[in-house]
Amino acid sequence: MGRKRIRDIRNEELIEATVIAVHRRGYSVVTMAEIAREAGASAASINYYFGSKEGLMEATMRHLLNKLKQAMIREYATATTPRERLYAVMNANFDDTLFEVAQCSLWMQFWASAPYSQRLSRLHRINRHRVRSHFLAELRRLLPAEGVETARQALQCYMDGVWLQAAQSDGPLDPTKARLAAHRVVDLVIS
Amino acid sequence: MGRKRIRDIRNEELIEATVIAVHRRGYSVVTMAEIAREAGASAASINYYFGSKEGLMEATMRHLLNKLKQAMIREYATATTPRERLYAVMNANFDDTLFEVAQCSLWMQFWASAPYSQRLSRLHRINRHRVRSHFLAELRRLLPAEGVETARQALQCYMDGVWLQAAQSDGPLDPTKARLAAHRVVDLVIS
Amino acid sequence: MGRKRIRDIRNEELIEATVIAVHRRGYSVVTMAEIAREAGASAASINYYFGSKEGLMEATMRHLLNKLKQAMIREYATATTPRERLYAVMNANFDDTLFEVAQCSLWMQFWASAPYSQRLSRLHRINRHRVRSHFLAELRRLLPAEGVETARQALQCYMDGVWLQAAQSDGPLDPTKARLAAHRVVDLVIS
Amino acid sequence: MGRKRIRDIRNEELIEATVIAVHRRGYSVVTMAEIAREAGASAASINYYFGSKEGLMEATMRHLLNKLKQAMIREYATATTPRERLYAVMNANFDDTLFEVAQCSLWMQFWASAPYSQRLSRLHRINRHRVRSHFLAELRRLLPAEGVETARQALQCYMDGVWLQAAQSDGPLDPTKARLAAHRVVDLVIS
DNA sequence: GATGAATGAGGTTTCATTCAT
DNA sequence: TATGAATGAAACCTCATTCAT
Repeated sequence: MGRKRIRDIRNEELIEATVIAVHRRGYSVVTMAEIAREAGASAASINYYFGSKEGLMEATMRHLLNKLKQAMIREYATATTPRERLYAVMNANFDDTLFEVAQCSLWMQFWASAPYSQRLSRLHRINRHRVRSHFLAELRRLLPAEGVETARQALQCYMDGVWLQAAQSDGPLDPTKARLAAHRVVDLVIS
Repeated sequence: MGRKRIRDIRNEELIEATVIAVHRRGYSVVTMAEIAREAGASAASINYYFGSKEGLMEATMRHLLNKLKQAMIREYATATTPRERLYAVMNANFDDTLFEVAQCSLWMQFWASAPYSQRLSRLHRINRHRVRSHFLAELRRLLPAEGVETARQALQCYMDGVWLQAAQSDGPLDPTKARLAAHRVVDLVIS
Repeated sequence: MGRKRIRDIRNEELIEATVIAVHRRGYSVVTMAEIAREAGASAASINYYFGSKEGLMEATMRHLLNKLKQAMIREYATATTPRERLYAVMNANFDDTLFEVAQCSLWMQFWASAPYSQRLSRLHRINRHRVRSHFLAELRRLLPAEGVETARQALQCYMDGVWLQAAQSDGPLDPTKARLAAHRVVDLVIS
Repeated sequence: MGRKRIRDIRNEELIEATVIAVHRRGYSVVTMAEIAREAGASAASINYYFGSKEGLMEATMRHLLNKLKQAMIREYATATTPRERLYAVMNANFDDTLFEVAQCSLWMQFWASAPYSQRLSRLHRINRHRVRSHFLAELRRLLPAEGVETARQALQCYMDGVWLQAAQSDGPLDPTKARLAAHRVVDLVIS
């Protein structure tokens, strides 16, 4: 267990350093050495833990996706009506632990890299599919069949677009405001 | 003028090759040599025409932004009501000449690179500002003041989100369908 | 002594793993980790036992040279005439315990590395000298003085050449056949 | 033609530098930078010409093998009897242009590397086969069928063994002496 | 005795860019 | 205008080795 612990701690440290460093310099520009420096480690040790730069990026995205999943579970726990559950999806995506410039930046880099990396592409597909399912499930209960797909696309694209904008932001973000705005968009979409 | 002409022709060829090559390989991965090969030229000649890789990317984005501007002018020419003009913005963004996987892909790479390049960042800001103004101008005539910003963000983020998704698409896109869907989102937003 | 015993056992295991791993991957390509894995140990423990990669290689060669020496002693025990003793040298070199692809392979790598490593170079010189002496001692009794050196070189080079070829072999070797062929070459050389 | 010329000149220069540098440091130890320095070029330019370190080694061996072929043709031109042609093979292998420490050294490294590189292995097989054919063709005219294979192996292994020894030599070699010694071995083998 | 963890050192390779032609 | 030739710079990654446990 002690052994497992060290690995996990180091993993987390390196991943956090990755988020910061990638945000600051851009994924394709940032070097292993920079990330390592950020984590107070050596470039070699990143390879020791993650095998390669791509492996590190994958692990980092997995980490963020996991955070999203946790937020989702948390939010769903108290949502009872379809509308509340739509709110819940938005709340999770714009959760305090996630909706932060550095992470949005990473997310965007992830989107841009996904089509060129099998490993990232897979993660991307899975996540996108999950969000889609959540939206569809609730919208079907609220709207006539022919309106569901338009609404879903409106919501999902909105969400992506917000992240995209957030990644370009100079100052810190306001997750509370983002959630409220998202609620209003939800209201708009389900009339 | 003959000289100017040749230069323009070459520029266009190189830019088209860039769109294709960047789409195929990713901006940060594609090499000058690959782009050159795609254009049937040499890497050295790209530098001759555009000064550097960044210069080429900038020129390419300028080219796409210009196409967008043209489409905008075209669409606005026949739009008379605010709603029609909102449709017009959407129509321009999802114009047949623009809404195509390779170009969406480039657009996404552009977004991802912008924060790390002054030259790209500037282009990005200008374009974003223009679209924002167009939306605001029309929405102000249609909605009460307190609803304008939410609506604008809903629309603009939707638009960005659609491009983002399109960039990940495997098959060819359907611009007509995209425009119709966008109209429906406009309708939704302005009630 | 118990301590000594464990150390010896471990040494032997690691050396055997070295022969296999070097044969499979090549001396300059094989890594400590690969050798360790082959032995079911860790790379760190090899350093514990042999100090360094070069130390391991040296120990391994010492081991093979020792096997050769043993075979020599064994063969000489029953050889009485000069011709028989020449046969004995050949028999020892192509002994069942030595003339095997993996070991020939190692031998060749040893030759190739020797000029660039003091420690290996020393081993190489000593062994070569010993074989040379054995040959000369017997040939002097069989041939006129002016023919001795030619004969010796013919025999010794033949022997080296056979090992070289054996190292390139795909299938298993036939030591019996190799010994017979060598006898015939001896016969040829001493008329 | 001018274009072709520059490439060829550079190729030759780089190959010569390779022979020297590999001899001095060993193939697996020598760096591209060292070879480049020896040639008065940059490491990058070696890759420009040969694609990779392995590509350079292959080209270098091809060059040596070609020299051998030329020597063979030259020697065969004046050889009329079977015995003379056997001499010719030996003369070619120990030709003044080939039998030199640095080249023998390279040859040995080549032998040692061949089993681990498809490209080198192929070259090795082809060369070995050619020499074998030459020997067999002549020996069949001189010896009873059952003695041919032994003789061929004696000669070919002798040749390889001489190169092997030469590679370990400290001082310069004496090709004339080597050829004479080889003739005597030929005489010995064909009685 | 044994090994995960960690790293310094260093090599190959890639690539944008320059320049002579 | 166009491009082979050439290279400096730098990144990723590998690996032998060390050390605390």
